[in-house]
Amino acid sequence: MTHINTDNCNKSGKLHGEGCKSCIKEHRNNIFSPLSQEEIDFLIDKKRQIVYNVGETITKQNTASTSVICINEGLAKFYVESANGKNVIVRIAKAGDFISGGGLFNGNFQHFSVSAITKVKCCMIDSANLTSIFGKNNEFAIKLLRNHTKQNNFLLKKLVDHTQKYMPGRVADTLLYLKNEIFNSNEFSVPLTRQELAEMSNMTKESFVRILHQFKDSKYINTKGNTIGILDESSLVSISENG
Amino acid sequence: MTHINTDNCNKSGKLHGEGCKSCIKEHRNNIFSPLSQEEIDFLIDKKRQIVYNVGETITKQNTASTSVICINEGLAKFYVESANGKNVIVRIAKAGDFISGGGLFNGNFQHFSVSAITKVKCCMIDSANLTSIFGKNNEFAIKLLRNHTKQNNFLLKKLVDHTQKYMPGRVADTLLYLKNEIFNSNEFSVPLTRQELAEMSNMTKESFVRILHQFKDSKYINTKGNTIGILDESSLVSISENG
DNA sequence: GGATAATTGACATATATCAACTATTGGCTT
DNA sequence: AAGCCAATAGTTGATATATGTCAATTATCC
Repeated sequence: MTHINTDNCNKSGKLHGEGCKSCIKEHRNNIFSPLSQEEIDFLIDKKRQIVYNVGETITKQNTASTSVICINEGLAKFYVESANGKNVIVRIAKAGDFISGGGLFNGNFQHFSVSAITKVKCCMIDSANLTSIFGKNNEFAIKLLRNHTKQNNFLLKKLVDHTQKYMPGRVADTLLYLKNEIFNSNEFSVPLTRQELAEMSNMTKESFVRILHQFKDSKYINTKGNTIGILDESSLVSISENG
Repeated sequence: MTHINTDNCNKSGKLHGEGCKSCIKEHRNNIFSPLSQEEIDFLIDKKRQIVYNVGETITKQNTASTSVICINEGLAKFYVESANGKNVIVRIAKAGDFISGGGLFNGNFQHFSVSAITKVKCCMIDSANLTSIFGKNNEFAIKLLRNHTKQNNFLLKKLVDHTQKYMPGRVADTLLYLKNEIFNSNEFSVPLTRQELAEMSNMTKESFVRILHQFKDSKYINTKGNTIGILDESSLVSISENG
């Protein structure tokens, strides 16, 4: 069940465990790095920390939102629900990630959904409070714009990859993404079903399983249940680039 | 040949024809609307107005850029060049459009190319000048962020459309896009080859031609060379939505 | 009038669909 | 805590189909 700290987070970060402490720590290295201590305190005063369990929806496509999400802990899938019922998983959000879609501007709808694939601790920050800082802090607006530009470039690349590459190239992309962007390890246990991995790779689960099997036969990877080990990254990179 | 107003534009907008006058007029309704006259003058002083002829490259993928582009007149294709040599045309840029990729931040590379499909007049604005306004003008930063969010949502939708829809749905999308977003008319002459229309629709030119022919047989559209007339928009909308 | 673009047809293939089967998981009972 | 059952997830094979490729022909444009 969803747990909300109704009395919000405390600046000292002591009242509610590590939630806010880690939140501030995150600020140092990510989108919030340009903020002064005073500005951080202002945002913390207003934000809500929420805990989601596996499977719970954090943001639902086509609903209005007035806040942005900052993930403190755990993994979430960022996906689009298409008209034919098939989902497209665009990326996996992890600690430190900042998710702002329509939520940054009042009255806008979300064009995507986000749901927890592990237990997720995240902060919901009211967008009006966020944008009110822009005027005082030039660097913060630039940092946010930079973040949006990065997302834009990511989506451009994904658009090309998903429309121009054959299936093996897309599976290789997904595996390399999980290794390099999410788990930072050659072996990792993925909290995603084969169906979801297929939705990340723009194919059916059957096709994904088949290609995973081929990669295993070729000794590029090792699989045991949800654990995947990358054995030959350079071959995967080559497959990613050439197909 | 590319024509550069080396002495830049004049605030009065009189020295170089309608270029800058229309530029300022555009400011009123788009991304620059929050700017004061003083801020507009500041940007105009620093910008360069350039004219491109059909086929010329305005921005080239993988090159560094330190300026953003504002289209004053004409149409340009915004596309990504993929590794296998096939292009993906993401959108058509028209008067009033603001194009900022890596160019907004120093040292970043463009992840796309832009080239003129008609004669294009555009302004190149140095990104450092643009970002220097953020601190003074809160609304401007928000407007820019809003623009980026819009682009993001556009790309999310395109990603789903191109990966989930069958070819007829994608051709319908392209035709409706041209009608509603670019030409605002039921009949229009497209300055794009069939190859390029196919690159907008994520398919080969042969497939595009075949489906265009089917639509013509079904009396949904009329075609004569590069002129396309939309006869039955509701049928196209239905095809776009259902496949 | 030659080069380029558009069209049409025959064929090849990447990928989805359908169906059957096996493995795994979570909850309930004892 | 052990074990069993039902539901869900994973796997594999056979087949269907959407779409690309190749080739030939016709139209269009500078």
